[in-house]
Order: sequence, then C-alpha cells, then structure tokens
Amino acid sequence: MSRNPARRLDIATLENYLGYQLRQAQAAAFRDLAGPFRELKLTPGEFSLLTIVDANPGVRQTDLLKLYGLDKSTMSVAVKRLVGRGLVVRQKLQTDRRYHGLTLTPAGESSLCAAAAIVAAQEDRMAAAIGTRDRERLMRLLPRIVGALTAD
Amino acid sequence: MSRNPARRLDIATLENYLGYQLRQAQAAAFRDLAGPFRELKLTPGEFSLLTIVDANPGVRQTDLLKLYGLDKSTMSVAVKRLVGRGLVVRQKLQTDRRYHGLTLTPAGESSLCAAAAIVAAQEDRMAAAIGTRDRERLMRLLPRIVGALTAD
DNA sequence: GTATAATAGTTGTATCGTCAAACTATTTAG
DNA sequence: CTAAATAGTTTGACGATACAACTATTATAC
Repeated sequence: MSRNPARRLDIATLENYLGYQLRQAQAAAFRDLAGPFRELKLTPGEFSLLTIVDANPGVRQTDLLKLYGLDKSTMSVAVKRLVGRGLVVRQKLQTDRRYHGLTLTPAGESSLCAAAAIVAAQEDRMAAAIGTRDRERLMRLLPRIVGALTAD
Repeated sequence: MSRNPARRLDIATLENYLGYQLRQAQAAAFRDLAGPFRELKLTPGEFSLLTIVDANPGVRQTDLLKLYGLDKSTMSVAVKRLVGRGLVVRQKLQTDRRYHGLTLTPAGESSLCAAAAIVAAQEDRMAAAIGTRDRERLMRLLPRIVGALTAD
C-alpha cells in the first residue's frame, strides 16, 4: 500500500448516470438489510410481499404482479417459497377458481412484525441522513422516474 | 373484468418506505435497459464494469470492489464472463504479480460504445421526466443515502 | 532470512431475482 | 359448444450475490 502511486479511479462518467446512482443507493439499502434479515430468513423482496398480503388478506397473485411489474413465473416461485415456509397460505377462491387468494399465517405475521421493525430503523437512518424535507422530495421524484420508464 | 369489484390494493405502508421507492425506481431503470441490452448481450452491471475499465486501463479488480461494495468472488465471476466473451483481457502485473490488470479489447470498446448510447437515451428520458433541477437534487441525495447505510 | 501475516484472486456452494416458453386449469365469449 | 382469454405452475436458463475454503504472491516481524 505504501507503494501504490495513489492511483485514483476515474469513475466520473459512471457517477454522472442517474441510473448508476439509483442502483448504488438501492444496493446499499439492500445490503444494509441483509444481515438483520438473515436471522429471520427473509429477503427484502419477501418482506414487501408479506407487507402487501398483510394489508390485503386474500389478495390474488395477479394483483401483486401489477404492483411489481414482475413476470408471473417469478411471483409464482416467490409465493411458493413463502407457502413452503409456512408464512403464507394459498387458497382457491370459490367465486373464481382460477384465482389463488393469499393470506398470512400467524407465523407470517410474526415474521413480518420483526422485519418491519428492522426496516423502520433503516428508514429512520436514511431520513436522518438527508433530512425530512429532502426525503419528501425523493418520495415524490422516484415514482415519476418509474412512470417515465415503464410502458403501461 | 366486468365483475371484478374494483378491489384496490392497499399498499400505503409499502409506498411510504423510501427503500421500496428506491427499489422500484432501480428496477424500472433496469427493466427499461434489459430489452435494448439483450441484443448486445450485456447487462447493466456489465456496462458499469466496462465503463470503469475503459476509463482506467489496467485497473485491478480490487479497485473495482471498493467502488461497488461487492464481494470479491462476485467480481471474479463477473470479470470471468467478460473475459470469456472477449470483451476484456486480464494480465498479471509485472510489478506485483498478485494483481490482474484489466483492459478492454476492441470488441469490448465497441460493445461499450453501443451500450453507452442506449444508456444516454435513458438518462435523457429520466431527465425529461423530472426536470434538470430535480435531477441534480437526486444526484446529490442518493450518494448521501449510500454513505449513511454503508459501514466504512 | 525465514516463518508468518497480509493481500489478490479463484472455485465451489448456495440462494435469490429474473425472464421466457410450454404447460394445466378455469372461465368467458362468439 | 368451441375458441379465446385469464390465472397460475413448471422448467430451464442466466445473472447477482455472499460466504467459505483454497492458491499464489508479496510484505512483515523477529
């Protein structure tokens, strides 16, 4: 290290991409959750799913798809994992048996509760770092980027 | 569809997480690039790597790591793919043969050039969607989030 | 100077995210 | 009633990611 001629990387180009900055921020948030979540055996994506199912008991997978913009096969596999771990139950609807309604189990609720505390703490740290005002700005701007890049 | 009782999802909780909004924005940007990049057989992550190697011929993998916060095994595999496709060459440094210096091949430069045009177009669309002023704000705020969540 | 520690990188293993294509099941429409 | 639309699953492929255990090389400490 003493010999290294202070060779600084030129990353000016990359850092001027908004897409790059978005990725870095998202990756940092993800990594930050990875440790605490590991003990819960949850991923951030699974946390999101549990959160929605909790707020919408009986929700159908198709509804989740629209929200996420994911492929249905991706969702199918993700749900399958949660069902397999006993966090979610999947039942065919009587009214239309093509649909599978999703609901949290007590174990699912308990996992979600523990995870929500971890996420809330992260949210607090982010808010502290940039301030409430700028946080509001971000919350307003980010969905507009999504809208601009998503073909409806 | 005519029968669906307009059952709207309650995703208020999720949408109030900054982490969720970051993920959605990043995922939208990623998906938006996926199509055009497919013909180039490049991923956004590989584009980033090529960009850095282009600006820093002979760069070592360790330097890339610091920039990315990735595990070295992740980087090793990613670089291996690029080398295998003939976009990058890897040579041991004479001065310290532990290091592998990375350089773009002509094919790598050509791929990077095509990809950069696609990315530039996306950047333009994002800037148009939120305006220059708010883009600047984002570019300033996102690194601060990274800083707050990254253990140095 | 040699034994030991530190550093750079690879390989193997594992899990998740992601999509596309081909498939089944069910319901709706013509 | 047959054909089309819709919901979901399965399979196969690949990329992203980490961790642990390994090799190769250089630096350090005594």
